[in-house]
Amino acid sequence: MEASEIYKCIADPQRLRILNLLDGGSLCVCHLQTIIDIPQVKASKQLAIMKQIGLLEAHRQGTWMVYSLAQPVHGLLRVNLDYLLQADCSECNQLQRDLVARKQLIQQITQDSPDCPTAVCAPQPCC
Amino acid sequence: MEASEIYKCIADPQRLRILNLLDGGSLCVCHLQTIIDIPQVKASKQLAIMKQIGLLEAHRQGTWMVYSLAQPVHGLLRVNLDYLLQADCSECNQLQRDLVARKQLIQQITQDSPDCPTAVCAPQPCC
DNA sequence: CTATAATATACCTATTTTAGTATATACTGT
DNA sequence: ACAGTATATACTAAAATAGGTATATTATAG
Repeated sequence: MEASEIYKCIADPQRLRILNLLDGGSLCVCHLQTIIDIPQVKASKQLAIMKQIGLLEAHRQGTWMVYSLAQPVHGLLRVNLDYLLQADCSECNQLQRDLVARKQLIQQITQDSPDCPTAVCAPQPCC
Repeated sequence: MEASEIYKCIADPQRLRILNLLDGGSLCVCHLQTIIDIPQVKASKQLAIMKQIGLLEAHRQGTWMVYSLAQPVHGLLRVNLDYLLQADCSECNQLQRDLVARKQLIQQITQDSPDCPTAVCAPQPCC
């Protein structure tokens, strides 16, 4: 994986937000859509781009596609996510807010259906 | 300066090479041209882009324009240059080779005209 | 004032990226 | 087999980026 490919990914704020969110754990497309507030097509395309270059992995769970960061996380991505989360800039703050939103969304999901706790994207009741 | 602006800069291999070279100290356009082997227009444009967003500074010295990294170097850029120099990938190796080429070029310049040692772009004999 | 060197800008074209709409696919429940 | 949900892909128009040629600018040397 070329460094410039990774940079092109994180140069797009939406893609960066997705990567940051997935760094906290797998999420399905609909959750990403919800948190970032983008149309379905856009989310799907961005995910496809990053999966293509090997930054993301996906597996199907029922009708959901669950995306996650390809492991081990590429060092270059690691370094940048870590940096941005401790820095102070508008985009960085957004990343932090996203993690909060992520936590809230998951709490809400697990409350609504206590039977799908760890796997955010367990079948059915979650979305 | 937005993070995404910086990423867009370093997502371009040529711009990344320029930033890496300048991290070693100021250089004038012609030296960058020589080391990276790009046409004058291209060099000038790339430099203009990065100066525009505040990543680079420039001052004139005779007919030369001497470019340098804006100080203090932005943390995000710092982190990435440091990472890439110690990593092992095709683009990273290129950055290392560039630093060698830089050193050689400067040696050659200072040999040809021992009167312009520290300032790589001292007037006249250097280019 | 003229010629020349180094660099910047204008302008045009080709290419790539983005964004949106519509449609297709994959799976689930009935 | 049918309807519905989640996601992906095709297609198209618009916007941004890159690359090249020609020309302009700035400064120096004679």
